[in-house]
Amino acid sequence: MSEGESCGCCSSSTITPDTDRTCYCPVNGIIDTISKKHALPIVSVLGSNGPTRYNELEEVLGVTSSSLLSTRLNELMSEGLIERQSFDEIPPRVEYSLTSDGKELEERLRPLLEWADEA
Amino acid sequence: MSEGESCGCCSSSTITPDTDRTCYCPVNGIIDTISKKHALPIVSVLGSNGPTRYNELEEVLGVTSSSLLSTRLNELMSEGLIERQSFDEIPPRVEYSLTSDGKELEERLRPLLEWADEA
DNA sequence: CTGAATCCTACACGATACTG
DNA sequence: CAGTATCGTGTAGGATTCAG
Repeated sequence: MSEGESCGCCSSSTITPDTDRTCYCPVNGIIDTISKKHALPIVSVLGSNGPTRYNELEEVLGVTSSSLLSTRLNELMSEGLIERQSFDEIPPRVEYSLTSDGKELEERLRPLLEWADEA
Repeated sequence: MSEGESCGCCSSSTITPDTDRTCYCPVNGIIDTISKKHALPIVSVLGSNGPTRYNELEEVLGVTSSSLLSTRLNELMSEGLIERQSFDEIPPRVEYSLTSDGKELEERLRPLLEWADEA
């Protein structure tokens, strides 16, 4: 789903043109991001557990394919939602954590998680 | 993504087994649902506009393929998030609206939408 | 341990055409 | 108006292998 295009919800003049409805276009970007596999759990885990290592994420999330986690982490980083810190140790250690944007997202996601848990 | 399977996040005993973390499995179902194209906008529009006809949804959402909207509506109905009411008129009229579950979802989605709008 | 590269498969989506 | 049926395509995801 490309994000730059006109979405029809803000350009539509046919339906209730005088009521100012919200435009849902910006949401699609976020949804696109967090709807990818493991993305939401990553954000949630980092939010509740703090900085977490690659390997820990693999286990906690039950990641099947390692490459998928790698891809997802890179995507979330370029979205500016998480950040990566690597330590010069042997064996190597890398920790991922939420950026302030990521935290903001995690907070606004929480009502959803709680509701999903009940239901 | 199937929903019944063990997800690794609740069965994992390797990582911090004594801290009671939230299980994110239930969320995947919701996310799966609303991440499909037009699903979130449908819920939002029905939430803010009330009962809406098929044709209106097509226009407001800028639906390209009619069959896609049809599919999505059916999915949301079997999820119990929206409901369909058809009127015996000529021409035929059908209105979709949120169920109480759908309204609950829409409310918990709102913080996300607002944040997405700002960013 | 922390990844990246490759290949393959399944499925969501788009386009088109057709029906009550 | 309110859909369904069918088919082609792009891409996310899974499995596997290899590397710093």
